[in-house]
Amino acid sequence: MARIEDVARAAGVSTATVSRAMRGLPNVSEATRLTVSRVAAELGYVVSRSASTLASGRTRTVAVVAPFMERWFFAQVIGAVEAVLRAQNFDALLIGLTQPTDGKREQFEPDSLRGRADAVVVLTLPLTGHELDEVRRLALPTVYVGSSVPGAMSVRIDDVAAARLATDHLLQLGHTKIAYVGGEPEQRLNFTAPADRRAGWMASLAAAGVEACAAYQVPGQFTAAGGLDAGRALLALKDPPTAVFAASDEMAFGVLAAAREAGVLVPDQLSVIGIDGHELSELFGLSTVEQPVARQGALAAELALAALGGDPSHLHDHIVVDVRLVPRMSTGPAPRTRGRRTAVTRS
Amino acid sequence: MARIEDVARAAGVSTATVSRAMRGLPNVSEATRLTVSRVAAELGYVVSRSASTLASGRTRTVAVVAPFMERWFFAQVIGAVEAVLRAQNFDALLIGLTQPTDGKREQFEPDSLRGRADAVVVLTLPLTGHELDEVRRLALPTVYVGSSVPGAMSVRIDDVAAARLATDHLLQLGHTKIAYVGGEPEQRLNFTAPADRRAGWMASLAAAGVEACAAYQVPGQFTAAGGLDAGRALLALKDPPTAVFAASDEMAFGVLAAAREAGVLVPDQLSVIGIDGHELSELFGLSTVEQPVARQGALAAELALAALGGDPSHLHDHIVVDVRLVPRMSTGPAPRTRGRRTAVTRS
DNA sequence: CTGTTAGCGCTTTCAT
DNA sequence: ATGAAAGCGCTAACAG
Repeated sequence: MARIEDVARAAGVSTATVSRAMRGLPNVSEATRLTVSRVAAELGYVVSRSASTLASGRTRTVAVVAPFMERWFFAQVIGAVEAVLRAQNFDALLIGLTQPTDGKREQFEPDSLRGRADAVVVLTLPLTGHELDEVRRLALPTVYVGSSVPGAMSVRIDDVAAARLATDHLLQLGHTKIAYVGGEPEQRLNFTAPADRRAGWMASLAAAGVEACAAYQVPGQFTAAGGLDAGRALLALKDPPTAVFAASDEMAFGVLAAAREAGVLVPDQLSVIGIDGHELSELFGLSTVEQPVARQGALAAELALAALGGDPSHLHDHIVVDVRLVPRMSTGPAPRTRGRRTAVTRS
Repeated sequence: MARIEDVARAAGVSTATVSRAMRGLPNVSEATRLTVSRVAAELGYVVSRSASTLASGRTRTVAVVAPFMERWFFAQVIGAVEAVLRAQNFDALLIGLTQPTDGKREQFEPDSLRGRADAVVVLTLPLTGHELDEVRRLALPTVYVGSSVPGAMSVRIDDVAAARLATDHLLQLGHTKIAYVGGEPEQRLNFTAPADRRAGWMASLAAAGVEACAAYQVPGQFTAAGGLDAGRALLALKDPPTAVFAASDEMAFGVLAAAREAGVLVPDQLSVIGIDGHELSELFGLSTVEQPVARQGALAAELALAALGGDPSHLHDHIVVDVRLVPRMSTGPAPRTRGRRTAVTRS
C-alpha cells in the first residue's frame, strides 16, 4: 500500500508536509494541502495507525471496559460511546470482562491498556481497590459510568435518590409491604449502585416509618431470570409484599413474570416498579424510574475527548444526570383486602 | 515505561531474545525464557502494540462492524465475538454505523480498516455492492454474520426455513389469516434476512394453498416500537389477521403490546410468533423460532481466528446454524368464531 | 511555509 | 540458542 513517502514524492513535497497537510495542521499553504489530498486520494493512501501511534504516542483510541455487553444498559451505553467517538474519528476498543465459569470475574489488567488507548471509559464495573489503583496509575483520562471514583471523571445517576423516588411512589400508593430486588451486595469499592439503591429503598421506608423487613430483600442478579426467581421467592412468602421495587427494569420484568405465573394480578394484588427506562418497559406497562442511558454514554465519551483535547476544565467532573418517575400500569393502590380482613378479624 | 531494551539489558540478553521469549517462539532455552519473563514482570514491561504492529504487520485486532449495537441481537453477537477474541488475546475494534438523521446510513469506509485489523466480522449490515467490493479488496479474512457473501466466510441461520417453521406452526394451529411483520425491503446485496423471512412466510402459505394478501404485510423496522405500530395497523384492518408472524422477537413484543392495547386476547383472538429466542420471550410467553445468537458470534470469531492462524480450511465456510421452534402461550388454535359465523350466515 | 532528520519500540532476517 | 542490525511508516523538532 501507498506510504507517506509515495505521496510526498508524487506531490513533489516532503513527507513532513504531507503529514501536516493530512492532519490539517497550520502552516501549510492551501495550494499544497489541496495537491496533497488529491494525490493521497489518487493513491488510496491511508495513514498507518501504528506508525502514527508509535511516532506520536497517541492512539486515537478509547478503551471501553464493560463487565457485560449483552445486557441492555451496557449495550445502550456502549452504542452511544462508540457513536460519539467515531464522530471524532476515534476508535472504540471493546474490553469485556466475561465471568468465567467459576463465578469469579476475570482479572482486569489495566496494564494491558498501556499504549493501546488514550483514555478509558469504565462501565459500572465492580473493580477491586487494586484494580482502581492500577487504572489510576495508567495516568490516562478515565471516565466511570454508573459509579464514581475519586480522581477520575464520572457520569451517573443519583442511585439513592432514584431508589427513593421509586419507593416513595409505592408508599404514596399506600403500600407498606415493599420488597427490594437488587444485586448481590458486591464489596467492590466503586460498585455502589446495588447498595445505593437498597439504601434509597431503606431510607424511603424509614422516612415513612415503615420497617424494612429482611425477607423483603432479595437478590436478582440484575437479570430478568434473576428477577423471576426473586419474584417467585417473594410471592411464596407466608406474608408476601404488595409491592416490589426492582433495581433494574430487567429484574422487574422477571417479577412481573413471576406474578403472572402465580396468578397474582398486577397491579391489583402486586405493584412492580423498576429503574432504567428499558425500551420494553413502555410496551409492557412497567412503571419505572427512567434514566438517560444513551446520554450518559455520550457524556462519558465527550468528557474523555475533552480531556484528550487538552481541556483540563472537566478533569474532575462528576456529572449526575436526572432521572424521572414514569408511572405506568404496573403500579397501583395497595390492595385493601388484607388490611380489611385483619381489621375485621381483630376487631 | 520499560522498553524491550531495558528488559534485554536487565536480563543480560539481546532484544531479539526478549522478543522471542515473550512471544513463546521456539529456539529459546527454558532458562532464558524464565529469566526474561521474570525480569519483564519485575519491570512491568508491556509490549508496545503499535511498535509490534508496525514491525510485524500484524495488529492482533479484529474489527467488528455493526449497524447498531443497542439492539438485542447485535449486543449478543458482539459480546460473544469479543469474549472469544479476548480469550485469544485479540482486540475487538468496534465499528458502528449509526444512522444519521437524514435516514441515510453513514458511508462505511472499509479502507479505514487498513492496517488496523487483521480480520473483519461484519454483522447483518446492509452493504452496497461497492462497499462489498471494498471489503473484498482489503484482502482480510472476513466473516459475515446473518448474511452470506460469496468469497467470504459466514455464519447464519436459514432465514427462509426459519420463517417457514414459524408460519407452518401457525398454519397447523388452523390459522389462515397470517400477517407478516418485517423490515423494509432493503435493496442491499447481502442483506437478505428480511426478504428471506418474507419469502419463507409466502412459501409456507403457498404450500398450504393460502393466499398472502398484501395488507397482511407490514414493516416493523425490526424494533419493538415498529412492531407496535405494525400491530396497531393490522388490528385496525377491517379484516384483521388471526395470527402474526414477526421477523424478530422485538417486533413481536410490539405486536403483543398492540393486542393488549386493543383489548385483543392472545392467543384466543390473536396468535403471535417471532424469531430470535430473545431473553424476554420466555418470560413473556412469546412463541418463537429460537436461533443460537451468541454461538453465531463465537463461531464467527473462531472462523476469523482460524484464518489468521493460517488455517485455510475454513476460508470459504458458510456455516448455517440450526433454529428450533419454541411454542409458548402466545400461539394457539385459530379462533373458530368468524369461520362458524360465516358458515352459519351462508348456509 | 517547507524540508531534513532523528527517532518511536519492536520484529525479523542473517550470522554466529 | 542467541546477537547484530536493518527496517516498519510516521511524527516532531529544528533549520531554513
